[in-house]
Amino acid sequence: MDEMDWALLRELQADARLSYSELSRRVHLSPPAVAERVRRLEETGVITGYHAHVDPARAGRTVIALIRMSCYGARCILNSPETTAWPEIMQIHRITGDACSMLTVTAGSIEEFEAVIDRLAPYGQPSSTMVLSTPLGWRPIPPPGSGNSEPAPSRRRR
Amino acid sequence: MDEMDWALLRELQADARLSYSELSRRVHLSPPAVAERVRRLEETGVITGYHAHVDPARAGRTVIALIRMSCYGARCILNSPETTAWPEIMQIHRITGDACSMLTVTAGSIEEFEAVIDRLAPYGQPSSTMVLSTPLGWRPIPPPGSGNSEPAPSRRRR
DNA sequence: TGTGAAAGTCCGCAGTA
DNA sequence: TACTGCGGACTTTCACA
Repeated sequence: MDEMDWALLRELQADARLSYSELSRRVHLSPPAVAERVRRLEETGVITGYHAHVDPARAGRTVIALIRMSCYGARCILNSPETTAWPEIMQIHRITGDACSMLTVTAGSIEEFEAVIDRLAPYGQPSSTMVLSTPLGWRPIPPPGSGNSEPAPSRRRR
Repeated sequence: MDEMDWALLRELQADARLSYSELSRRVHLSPPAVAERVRRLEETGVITGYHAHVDPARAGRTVIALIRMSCYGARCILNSPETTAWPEIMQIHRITGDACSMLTVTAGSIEEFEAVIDRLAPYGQPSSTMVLSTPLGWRPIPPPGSGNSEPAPSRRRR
């Protein structure tokens, strides 16, 4: 993972459809060299995939919610692989705290959303929060060291 | 948004780097027709972008957290556009409930994460939950009607 | 909206520094 | 690991239905 790899990651995170030739121009490397490096980033699992992002609202998914699941012991949603196939469940995070997981769910209507809740209920207690808007939906991962190293204003603790 | 558009969305969500020729083979349409439809999906905002997905851990972001922000009145993080440029903040959702927003944050270390918390504190009270793992990190949006219409087991309410 | 043909570009595979 | 060169495939544009 040298600087060249990070340059390729930066470009491909911003636009996954860039051709190898265009990439080669942007990072100042020959096309075959670019292709080889990208192939290795894929094989080593740094790049997990290339995805077109779709606006949920324009795709008919107007209802978006975050759901904390407090599961009933072993009957945890994390032990129930079938739930990862439900099309309404967009993300599942296993988390610390009194809940065991946090889901991101989208639905086409409140009725459909209600049905998802009902389908989730056997696994545990779902606690829903509606998403009103998403000011920031996605962000590329920058190379380390480009971190926001400004001094924190005052380190207030409470 | 006919069936053909959904077929293209399905393919491009699964692999954003497919060529127009390959797409044309999969949906049984000529390459120029595919290009034209994809261009319109982009222009109408259905497709918001094409992004390479990067494994945060392999990119040095080993710490992932969800942070609920309870902001101090007008000094809300939602009114502070500068925060959307912080590289550690991956997502910002405005939500219902007693908190005003939910952030997804990644950091390279606990120290860096602590610094993010400190930097967030002036905007409001941050409440952090660590992400232990992400069994489902992303899912394509399928066409409507492909919904999981199995009967909810019992509609249990509580 | 869709197709078909032409020009320019790009990709993948060699061989080599 | 990276560069050059070549054959074949691809993208793009245009005229036209």
